[in-house]
Amino acid sequence: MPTSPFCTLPAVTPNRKVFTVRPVDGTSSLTQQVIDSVREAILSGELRPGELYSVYQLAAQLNVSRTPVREAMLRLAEAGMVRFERSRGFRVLRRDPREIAEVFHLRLLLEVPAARLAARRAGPELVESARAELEAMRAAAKDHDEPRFMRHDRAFHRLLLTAGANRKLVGMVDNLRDATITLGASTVDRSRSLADIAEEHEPILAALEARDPEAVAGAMRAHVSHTGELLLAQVATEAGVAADPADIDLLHAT
Amino acid sequence: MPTSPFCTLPAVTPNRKVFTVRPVDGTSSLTQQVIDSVREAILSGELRPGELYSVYQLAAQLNVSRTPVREAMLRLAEAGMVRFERSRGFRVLRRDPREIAEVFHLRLLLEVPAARLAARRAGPELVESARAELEAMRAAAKDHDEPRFMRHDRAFHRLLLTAGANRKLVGMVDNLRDATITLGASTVDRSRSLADIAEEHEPILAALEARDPEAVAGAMRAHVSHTGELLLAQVATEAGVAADPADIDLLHAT
DNA sequence: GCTTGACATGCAGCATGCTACATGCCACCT
DNA sequence: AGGTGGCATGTAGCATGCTGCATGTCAAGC
Repeated sequence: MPTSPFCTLPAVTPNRKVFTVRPVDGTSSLTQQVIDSVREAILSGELRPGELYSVYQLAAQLNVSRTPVREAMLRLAEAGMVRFERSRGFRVLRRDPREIAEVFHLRLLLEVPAARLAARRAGPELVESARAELEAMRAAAKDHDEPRFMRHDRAFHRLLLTAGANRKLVGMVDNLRDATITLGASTVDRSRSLADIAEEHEPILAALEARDPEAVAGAMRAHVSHTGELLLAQVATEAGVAADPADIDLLHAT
Repeated sequence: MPTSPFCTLPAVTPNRKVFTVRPVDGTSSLTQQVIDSVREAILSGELRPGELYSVYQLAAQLNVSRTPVREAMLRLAEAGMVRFERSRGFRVLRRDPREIAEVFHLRLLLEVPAARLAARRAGPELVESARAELEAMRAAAKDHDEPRFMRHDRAFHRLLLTAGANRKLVGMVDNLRDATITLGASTVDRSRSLADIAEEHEPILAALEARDPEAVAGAMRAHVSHTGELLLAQVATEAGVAADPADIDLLHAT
């Protein structure tokens, strides 16, 4: 028996009226929908860490067959959000501050050199695009439109990454950003406002315009590192403890 | 119609005598077996890049049902080895030198700082284990036992990574190493012998024993960078062209 | 000959039936 | 009462049937 007999998860488009196969008809595949739905459910607390769930149960709740649910959970398991336990079901894993520290450590290792590289190769059009994104961030901040802000924030970072000319790296950082979101961690309106975050990007852009790779790297390091610190402190506070010094170390390790 | 009506892939354990489900009985899951099998088939050239294949066809050849094959291909698609094309099948992607450059660029960005961190935190037991792995590599080199050599090579690097204290990083580098193998790229016996490779690790270990983090980082950089250069040159030669300077740049970018 | 449209072919994605297995529970024995 | 074995329950993993879609092909019309 499920924990709750009828907790309606974020709700995948109800199918099953007709045989319904629509791999591409506007919406994405069922598997992808289930992934998104479960992600949200974990964030919203509807699926609780430590609890056992089953593919059967989830499929019933989402009103889809077990196959897409199974595939979705396998992918989430690969991403480390969930762990299958033989013949018992799967368990939503508990996220800990260490994980945040690790994610930001990795982002430092990848984004800082990528930013430096980008600065070396930067043409005027890169600078221009980056400025456009920053302006868009400021506008979104003024409107308190967090989703739009996040889109442009990501776009800004992605521009620098792409200019660094390593496609695999771009994909990895994208995954790391996803992981952060999935960790349920946002500094917005707790540690700092959207406007604050936007302004943290100004030094990066300024250094980029000055064609100073070391300055760009330094500014990027400061920004990412700062975000990581805030997040770490915030999560630790929520857990009612001080942040582990070892985790903080990771954010300053070269 | 398949390319060849009866090309026997590396051969997943033939099931289907009885209903057979053995998720854990000694061997791994069918999905995992299919993944391994397809990887090998791509390496051996049995599955050719550019060619279209289908889940149906592969399932028949491997003598398993479509489900595990489908799951396997989805995971390989995620890893970028293969791409699904709507209603047509999936295509084995062509690997290019750029990809090798990107993988080694990433390994530099991750392994060098991790090695530095490891050196800072190194206790005597780390040094001891590392030396043991290096000795095992030398022994395997003497026996010309490449698989055993590779195991210890990987173990050596993994020791340093683990000491760097970022679990996510360890996993990422592991994936990058897998990617290298999957690229079909090995410098063994073409650019250098097993013994040569083993000796490249000596400076790293020496610096580790001297507790000199910068020297460890430098030695690691030299080793990974050197491997990348050889691989790049080798692949380029096979393709009959000189290596792209931009790719070489990536291996020296800070 | 060239264009165009119906049909055949083959595909991925989803639904669902089935088996072996792990675990918890309860009755039965000591 | 406490310990133990058998059984009910629920699970993941695999097999397989089914549908709608994309593309290639071939024939009919221009």
